Amino acid sequence: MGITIYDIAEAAGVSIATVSRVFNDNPRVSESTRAAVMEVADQLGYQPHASARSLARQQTETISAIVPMLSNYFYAEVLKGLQDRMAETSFDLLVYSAPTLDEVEGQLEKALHRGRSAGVMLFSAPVIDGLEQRLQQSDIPVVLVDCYHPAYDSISTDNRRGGEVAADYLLSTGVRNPAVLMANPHSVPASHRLEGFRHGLSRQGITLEEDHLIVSSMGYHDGFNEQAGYEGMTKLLEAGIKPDGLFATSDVQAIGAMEALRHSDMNIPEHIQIIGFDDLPIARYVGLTTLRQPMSEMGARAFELLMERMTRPANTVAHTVFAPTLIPRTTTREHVAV
Amino acid sequence: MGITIYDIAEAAGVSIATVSRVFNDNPRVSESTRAAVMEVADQLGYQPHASARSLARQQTETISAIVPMLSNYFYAEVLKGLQDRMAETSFDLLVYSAPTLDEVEGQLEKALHRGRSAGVMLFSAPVIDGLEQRLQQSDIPVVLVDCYHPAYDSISTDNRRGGEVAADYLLSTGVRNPAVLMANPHSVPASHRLEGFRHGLSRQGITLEEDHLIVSSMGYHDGFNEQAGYEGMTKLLEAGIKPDGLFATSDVQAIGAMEALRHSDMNIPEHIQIIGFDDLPIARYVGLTTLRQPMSEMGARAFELLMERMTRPANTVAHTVFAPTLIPRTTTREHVAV
DNA sequence: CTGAAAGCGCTTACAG
DNA sequence: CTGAAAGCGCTTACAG
Repeated sequence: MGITIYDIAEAAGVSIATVSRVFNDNPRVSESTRAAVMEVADQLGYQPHASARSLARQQTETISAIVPMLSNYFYAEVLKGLQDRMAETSFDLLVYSAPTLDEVEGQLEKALHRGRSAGVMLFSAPVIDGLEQRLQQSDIPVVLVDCYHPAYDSISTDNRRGGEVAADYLLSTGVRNPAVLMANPHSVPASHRLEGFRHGLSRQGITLEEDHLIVSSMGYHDGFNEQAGYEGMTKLLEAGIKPDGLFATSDVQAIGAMEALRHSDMNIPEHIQIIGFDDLPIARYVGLTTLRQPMSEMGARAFELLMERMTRPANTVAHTVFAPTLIPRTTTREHVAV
Repeated sequence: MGITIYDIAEAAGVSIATVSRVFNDNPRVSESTRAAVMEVADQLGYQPHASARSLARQQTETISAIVPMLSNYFYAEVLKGLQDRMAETSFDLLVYSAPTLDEVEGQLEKALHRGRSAGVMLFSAPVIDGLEQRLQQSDIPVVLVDCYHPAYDSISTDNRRGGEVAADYLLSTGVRNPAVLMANPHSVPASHRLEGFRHGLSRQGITLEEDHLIVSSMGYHDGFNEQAGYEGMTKLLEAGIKPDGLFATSDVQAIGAMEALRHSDMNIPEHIQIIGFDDLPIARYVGLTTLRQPMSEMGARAFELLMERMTRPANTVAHTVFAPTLIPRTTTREHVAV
């Protein structure tokens, strides 16, 4: 079926070694034979067989990304940055998704499968013992995105800091009785955001009331969606709770909450001010104040880290942490001078 | 480094052929030797080498998807459906992105690379001559998603029909002077939506004014974003044009337009009614009336079509067309009884 | 049920 | 600069 190196060799009157050299840009080939080989190859439409090549070379040119789910726009944005950066290389991207924590191990297993990928990017997954062991025994390079473990390169946003900034900002615009919509209890980023928020509050002597915290108690990556935000806000409203500020652990949750508020007698930002997290493109168009994560930049950097690790496995482990930046828009009021 | 079939064979005291048979669920292996082999394999943590296996078998278990860009949420949703369906199989997904038409050929080339994928899904790309030839000469199965060509299986939404329904609905709610925000002139789906809309209008004796059509004249898949919608609507407003209805060729464009209107003296839906296309999850939370495409279902079906084509290459080419369904929300008024 | 051997399509020392 | 040959790690007729 496919035409092979043997066909080219025969047609060009050289050995297969020479054909191989031509296709590997080996300098030890004369210009004339190189040209001859290329001519024949072009004519016959030859392409080296991907598997044969990686088998012989003992290495692949594909990397794997394991994300909770593609339909979460945060990942879509990060992957976009990753792909843009990858497009300049000859690497291919395998994408696995693991919507629940239980599935992470299985997907990781696929990605780590011997001979499958040259490197793996694991997104937003707490590196628990089982995973850690698995990663350790396969010695393929790994970079963690949106999560952290001391033993692996990682790239993330300073979620605690983001929470603090959210608290500081809300407080500065007059909020005194805030509520929080937290994605889900198993999400490390969400937990850190909450933690930072609480800390920011406490520094100014404010505490988050017990019943003002709504946690979407779903799987490991659920809760990061509009519906969770909508339901969370509705729950608050139905309990007769009327906070004057709201911190949502993601933009989509904030947007869901905004819709719930539309059906209430509370106006944004007069009665309640809202701040999200991520700064998805959509945030700008709904006027949502938020903490920006440099999503596509994170994807691009993740790829670079992985490449670096692939070429220099002995490098010291490095953790890249981006500072989230506050993007004030119309769901919060103007900063109130003290 | 990696442990191979030879190691297992030796440790289990059998030949490599037997080990291979065990891992391929070949029934011609006695239960006892199967157990013995598995025991050793588990102990040593053996995994068949991916490339070696596909080379020997002359087939891969990976499929490729070529999408314009991951950060377009329509694709994120379709890919989610695809992945969910794929998760039940042993196939892996390679994702390529081609933001401009020029890049499609290159990415297709990668996906079609000999030995790389068992099947390819091409998204939203007009299958022009160059592509068609390329597809033809590689005989790997292809399914087209969100686009059409008589020679290949395809799955899409009836975009013309969607445009018609949009027109009918807007007209029925009282619109008489509509405008359209079209993504970009090279997009086949966008063109069809516009065409259908015009047709729907004309059936009731209404025509789309020349200057009421704003086309985002960017690359092949630009224009499907909030910014284009925002700019388009702004352009309309600045030209002093005040339509009483707006059809945007995607939800995100509609959302951008809504933001532009917020800065104007026109209210939604009192002064201007809006209808989008796609029904992204977010649409519900901004109250956007839209035409729903069954996105994840499209992804799932695309995978099934591809599998079918892979197993029965001689099957007749089939085109699956979903009917878009109208989802009325608050950016349009109640249907006016005739 | 099991093994020896050829083959999948490359790459890469080793000679020359 | 070029070729013969071994090797990458499997699968799969072919014998037995």
